[in-house]
Amino acid sequence: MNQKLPNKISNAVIRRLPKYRRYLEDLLNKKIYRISSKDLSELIGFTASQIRQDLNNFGGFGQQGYGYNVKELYEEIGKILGIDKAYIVVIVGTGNLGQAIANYTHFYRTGFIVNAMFDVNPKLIGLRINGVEVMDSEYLQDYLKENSIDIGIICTNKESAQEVATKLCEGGVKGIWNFAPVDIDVDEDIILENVHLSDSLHTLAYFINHPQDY
Amino acid sequence: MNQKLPNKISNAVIRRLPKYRRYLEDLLNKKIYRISSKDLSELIGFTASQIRQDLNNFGGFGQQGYGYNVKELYEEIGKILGIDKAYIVVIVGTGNLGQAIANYTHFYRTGFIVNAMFDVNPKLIGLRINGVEVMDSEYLQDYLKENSIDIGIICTNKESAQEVATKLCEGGVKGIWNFAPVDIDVDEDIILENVHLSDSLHTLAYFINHPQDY
DNA sequence: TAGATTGTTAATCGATTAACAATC
DNA sequence: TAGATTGTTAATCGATTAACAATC
Repeated sequence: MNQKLPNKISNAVIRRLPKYRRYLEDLLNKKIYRISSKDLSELIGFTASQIRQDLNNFGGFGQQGYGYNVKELYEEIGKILGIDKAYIVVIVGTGNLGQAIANYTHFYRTGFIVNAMFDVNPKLIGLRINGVEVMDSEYLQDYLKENSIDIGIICTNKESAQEVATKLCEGGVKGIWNFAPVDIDVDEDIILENVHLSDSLHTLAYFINHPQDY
Repeated sequence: MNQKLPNKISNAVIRRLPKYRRYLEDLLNKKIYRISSKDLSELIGFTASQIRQDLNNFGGFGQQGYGYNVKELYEEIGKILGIDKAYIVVIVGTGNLGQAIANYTHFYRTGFIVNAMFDVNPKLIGLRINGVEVMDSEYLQDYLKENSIDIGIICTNKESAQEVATKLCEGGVKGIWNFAPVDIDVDEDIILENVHLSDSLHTLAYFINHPQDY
């Protein structure tokens, strides 16, 4: 009893974590092993105060009078994000974007392992991408039943996205990374992360036309 | 004098605009021509109050006792975003992702016209994607000098991204859509929109490991 | 006209920034 | 020890929500 109830970490804080990690990686590559919140602030463009607030949501990683140990903080943030572990993923929709993602995740992050790819297009079925054969989407449900998959990546058109999402949920994935330009409904215990490219492009168009708001 | 000084529209509002537009498009497709902020609220997941606040930043598009005219609002938001106009774009980096974007923008939005593509890879130079020939990146500067380009899309690796960004800025683009997993510096009058896929994927990993924060 | 729903002001909530005591 | 810089509380700022008068 009297247990400290864990405060929910705000979305804003969480979405800054990968950026911290990127900058710490850069510092490590430059053989800089120590940094103060003030110096990091100048690099990353957040206030020193915000950096300290953000990090203290997860623990006291710094040391008064010294700053932060770059390597330690880099590794801690990796653990907090959970990217010290491996994730088994499937990609549904293997057009240009699906193939790009297959190569991208493969290239940038070893922790995300593409175990299977699916498509409805007979021209793509049977193709090998990064050594993984593209299967007929018809077999998606069976495949999910027989294999434990962490993340489903949706690279289909918007018409198919919901149906695929439903199958992924029923198949037991923990998270869905959705690139289809539509908002899909998923079980409430499934994590959904959208990449709405068209929204991003339209936002860019807005700012080009309204530079005073930028 | 006494001119109403235009309040800066907040980033949060601006980034909701494309989503409003998508939902209005869906409604139009379903032949629904009228909607109240309350009904739209249930579809889109923002509060009715927020919807009215958001829209009133740009004008009084609704009518008391009636709601909003779907078609009119859809078109207004398109104009506000500036996607009633056409934009000439170039894509630098024509690997899987660059090709995906070339096809994507071509497919989803007629308003973004890919005029040229560039790469350093001899295997890709000369290739035709959607009827556009991939040129040697060496000619990027000259091309920008001779052609008026609105948007530069960076699909290179992170090592080349800054150099390409600098050339795009010097070449007079108005905006840059950056897919390289790095933060680039651009002239302050150039609009920069980042799509950091790795950040998005890492955020997904975070939420899978901390569902209580989701 | 009566009912519905907006546009807009005021209240609340949450996130960011500032300040400084704690401490390495 | 003295100086530097964190961790954390308090103040501020901005965004969201609630309320309701205006009006179609």
